[in-house]
Amino acid sequence: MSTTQRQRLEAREETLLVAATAVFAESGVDGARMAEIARRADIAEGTIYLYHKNKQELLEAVVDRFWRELTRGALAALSPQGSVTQQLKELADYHLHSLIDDFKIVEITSRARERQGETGRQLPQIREYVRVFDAILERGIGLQQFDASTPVWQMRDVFYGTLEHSARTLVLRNQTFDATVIDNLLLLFERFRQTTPEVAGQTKTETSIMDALARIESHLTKKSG
Amino acid sequence: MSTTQRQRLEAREETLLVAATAVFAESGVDGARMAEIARRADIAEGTIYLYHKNKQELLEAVVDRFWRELTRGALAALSPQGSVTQQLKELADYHLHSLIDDFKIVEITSRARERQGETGRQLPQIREYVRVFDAILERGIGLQQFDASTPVWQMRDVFYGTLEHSARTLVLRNQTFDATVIDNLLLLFERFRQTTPEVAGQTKTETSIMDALARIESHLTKKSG
Amino acid sequence: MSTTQRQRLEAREETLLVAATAVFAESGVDGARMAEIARRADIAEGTIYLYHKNKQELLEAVVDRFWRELTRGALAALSPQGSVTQQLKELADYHLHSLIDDFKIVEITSRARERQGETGRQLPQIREYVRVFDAILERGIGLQQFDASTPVWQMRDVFYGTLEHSARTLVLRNQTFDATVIDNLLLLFERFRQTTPEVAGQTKTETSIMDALARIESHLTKKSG
Amino acid sequence: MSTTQRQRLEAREETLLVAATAVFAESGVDGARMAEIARRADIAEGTIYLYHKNKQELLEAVVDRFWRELTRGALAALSPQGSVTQQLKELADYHLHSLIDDFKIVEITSRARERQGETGRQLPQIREYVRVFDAILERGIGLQQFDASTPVWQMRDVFYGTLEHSARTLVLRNQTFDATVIDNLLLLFERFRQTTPEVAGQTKTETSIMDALARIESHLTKKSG
DNA sequence: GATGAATGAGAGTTCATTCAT
DNA sequence: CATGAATGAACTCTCATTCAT
Repeated sequence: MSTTQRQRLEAREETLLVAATAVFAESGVDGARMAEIARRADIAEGTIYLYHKNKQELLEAVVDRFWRELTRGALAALSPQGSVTQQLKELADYHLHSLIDDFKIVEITSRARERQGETGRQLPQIREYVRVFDAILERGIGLQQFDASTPVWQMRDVFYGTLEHSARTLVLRNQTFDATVIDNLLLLFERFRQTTPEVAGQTKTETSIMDALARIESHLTKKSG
Repeated sequence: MSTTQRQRLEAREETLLVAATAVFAESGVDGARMAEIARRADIAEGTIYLYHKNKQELLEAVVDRFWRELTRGALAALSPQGSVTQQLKELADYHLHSLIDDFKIVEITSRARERQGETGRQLPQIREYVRVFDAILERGIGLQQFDASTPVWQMRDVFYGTLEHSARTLVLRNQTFDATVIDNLLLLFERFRQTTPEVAGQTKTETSIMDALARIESHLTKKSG
Repeated sequence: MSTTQRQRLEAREETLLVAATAVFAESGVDGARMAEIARRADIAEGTIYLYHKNKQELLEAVVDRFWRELTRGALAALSPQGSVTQQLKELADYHLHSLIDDFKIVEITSRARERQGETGRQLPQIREYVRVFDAILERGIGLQQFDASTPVWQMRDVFYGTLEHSARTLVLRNQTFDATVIDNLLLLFERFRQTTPEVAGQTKTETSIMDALARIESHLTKKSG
Repeated sequence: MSTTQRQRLEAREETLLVAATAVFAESGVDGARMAEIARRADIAEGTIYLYHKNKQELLEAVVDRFWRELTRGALAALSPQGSVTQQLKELADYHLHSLIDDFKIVEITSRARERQGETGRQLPQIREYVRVFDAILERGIGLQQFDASTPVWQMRDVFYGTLEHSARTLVLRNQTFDATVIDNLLLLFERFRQTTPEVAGQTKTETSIMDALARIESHLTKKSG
């Protein structure tokens, strides 16, 4: 019984956050109406305040949930046994897709920090998400595939910055996912690789970039092994 | 007489836009109060409406002016006789500095597009600004320093995306301009370079990374020669 | 419980309409302040908007209610068994009294039509009210007491036009109900009568002009008989 | 020179009143914008205040001018030598036409009385206009064509009331002048006539209903003779 | 006299939040 | 726990009027 009760509450909380996410995404923070959120969640306006103190904290909960889900999704998208390069590509794919789908929430994220006294650090949930990239990269550095001299945060800026800007451009033009953005980005990341030479005489009709990278990795593996 | 009158009006318009820019930057679009803008511009509330139809159009004027000034500033920041690499660095420096100073206005820019019927293209003023980068790069391609196979827009996404994301990170951490971001970005852009060396006789006033790049170039020159 | 709740809402709505009617009557449409209406209805300003979308629709509700009540009152004022002449007099009495009491609302009525797309027909509530007169007159025509050759709408114009103009004159002079206006109007309406006498057996409670008319009628009866 | 100056001022004043009349008629008192009036009169906003203290007094001047012009027009419309009946018809024609053309100004007239301390008498200009009707009627009474027992003001109420109500109905239905309204009204006025015939030798240019009335008169003449 | 830029009080309306039921 | 009617502070925008030029 009490389990049922608790489950019902949690389901409601979830429904509320989903509704709020949609409304915030459609109308922006200030454009979002508590009444509209309540209507979509099929609850009374006053009920929202039983779950969240006010609009600001509802926004924070929405943003928090968004990035948690994003992290969960990113981890699920990675091949556990995949190479560093493959995982980077998977993450890039996932990230670009997510940005295109939920661009408004990403933009709104900064509004969730607006608390008195907060001297302005990033939200912990975002830090968590960003760590997915860092983990992959650090694995690459550990495997001596990436040069340890370039700070991780700079690579991060290139990785996320490029994807975010590409997504903004695509969304603005009402376009969808564009694989060449990913290919281009990954080719660029080769720049950060160690000076270990690339294999010579590779086929020039490379499809996706993955094949080429995979071959390079297998080559490196043999070499280092 | 009429000159004095016209000048006074233009000065007022300028004062108004400066005040509005500041308030929008501090409080965001919805947080900005027309009363506060009027107070800062030292005019009556109603006077704003003599210059701009409503809040939305005031915002559009602010954003328009911001990007126009940004373009003007960018062009002024470039050494007319500088090499492609040097101009890229100058633009990157200028852009990162500007973003750090006026991050809020950049974020707010998207709000200026919210007009009925606009199916979502970028603001023309931004396009103008972006063309500064394109012009430099196309000059590079024309000089066969940059590979023409990579679409310009993809390079653009890396350039602006990385700088924007870096700026956001820096601003969030209450940090200021960080030259290593620029260095890193330019090193990356070497990836797009052809092996053909840049033409000789370029200005020698390049610093830090510029020196490194110059050395690389000279090295390549010897090699190819 | 829910009955109590619903009743309270309806009572509030009624209180609001009464207050709005008074303020509109005193100050005119544009002179009426929503704040004043709220104050009189003893509710918050915002509460008005729970019941009516905006000032215009509040005005429409006020006007609608006014004419509905007027029609209800007119029907109640008529003797069900009364002769055509008597009912005409009763209606004229009622109408003149009502006009004197609520002249401002009648004047304001035209403002309630101001809707986009409405190419300008009369409000349906007024049509309903006017039908009270038409019904009496058509009964008279059916009984062959009134000449069918004169269009009903022309008689209506004389009836309502005279009463309205008289009311305006009286109100302007700060005077009250004047029975001679009615007597005069009814004498005039004899002009539209056929020489055929009204059916016998009508109520004998007719006063003043009614007596005169009755005598005329009886006289005509003898003549025609 | 000073004559030219004075004439220019008077022409301006006239232009201003014409513009103001149009705007008041189109938009109502509160809907009329001083800026729009100035624009139509092709003068600056501030200039209005050189001629009229404020909006209210401008309205009063507009209404005053309207009724003066109406009286002037009415007198011009009457055949100096016409019979009482003919003049009544001419006045009715003129009045109905004027009402249809300038209904809004008539409605607005009441707003010109709104002065503090005015206990509510009619505007003197309207009284003047109404006297045109009274003069005709009193001439009829003097000629013993109309019964002196019915107060003039009651006949006035029927005359103006019917025409005003008819005009309102016509205007509301986007219809134009309807001669049957006049015919009907004049037939009705026969009710007020004495059996004493009108004096002979009147102009024979009467048409439609006039012919009918003339025939009735001649008939009565024979009878009484 | 004529101008029109500037004023600023005041209006209608919105909506996050509360609390009696 | 849930409701949703009620609140009222706060907003943007209007426009009659003024006054320096």
